Amino acid sequence: MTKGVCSVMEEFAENNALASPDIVSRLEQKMNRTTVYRILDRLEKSGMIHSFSGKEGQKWYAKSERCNSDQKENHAHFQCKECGKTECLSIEFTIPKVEDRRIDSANLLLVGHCTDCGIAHSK
Amino acid sequence: MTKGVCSVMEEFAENNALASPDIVSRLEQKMNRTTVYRILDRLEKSGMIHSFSGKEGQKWYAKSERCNSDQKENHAHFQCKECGKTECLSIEFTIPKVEDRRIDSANLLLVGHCTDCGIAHSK
DNA sequence: TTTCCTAATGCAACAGAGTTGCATTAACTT
DNA sequence: AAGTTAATGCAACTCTGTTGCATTAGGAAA
Repeated sequence: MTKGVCSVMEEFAENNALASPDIVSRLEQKMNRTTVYRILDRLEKSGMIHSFSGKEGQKWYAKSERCNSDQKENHAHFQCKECGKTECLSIEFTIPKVEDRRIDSANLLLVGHCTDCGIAHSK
Repeated sequence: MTKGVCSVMEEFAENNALASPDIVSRLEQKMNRTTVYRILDRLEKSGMIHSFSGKEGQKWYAKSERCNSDQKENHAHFQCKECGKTECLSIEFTIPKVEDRRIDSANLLLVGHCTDCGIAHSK
């Protein structure tokens, strides 16, 4: 593991997911934007982290529990409308069968309010 | 309905979803990029169309079946890996309950191969 | 019809996210 | 130490979308 890779992985210490621009800005004192993107690509290919789309289409990354990339897309992700906190959920779901199409993977994003932002605030 | 709105709606004649840049480029002879984006916003707010994120996080739009916006987020979307064809599926799913969080909406994107691109091609 | 007001459009400039090409540096092999 | 490959930095660029401001088009009211 190179120094760069370690720096990036450290950012994933807490179990929240991180949006690419976040990671870039957290590390910008330490390393170049381009490098961060390249390391994220490599980490994703190797299965250390996985990515998914947030509610505005931004790319989010989270640490993979298992290095096995088979299951990486079968858990849901959650994003809080208020604070933006985004995380992997432990709920796994079955990829539905669809007539006339072969489904290879599925992304499920749940959007709502986290505990901190309060259930009552929801509209 | 203004002329602009009509032009945009015509693009949705076939039932496929369309990515914003697609719509922009299809209409660029006729109207300005900014205008297209603004019309898409208005149409979405009014419930004529709805949007969702594609597999690369791009914003896709599709005509709403019903003008009722309540149900708009409860059907799944499909995107073909090969040809990029993207569409609304008729399968509706139940938004899962998650402990400690209030879920307001859910996006489910299924990624795979459509009939034209062949089930056999999948890896 | 003419006047007035608001909504819609066009245009240019900007912003954010990510990519590419190329030069430089670091790390690893032999 | 020399050579090779991988990793990094930097600048420029692309793509997607937004903002501010000026202009135009469409109604409503007189």
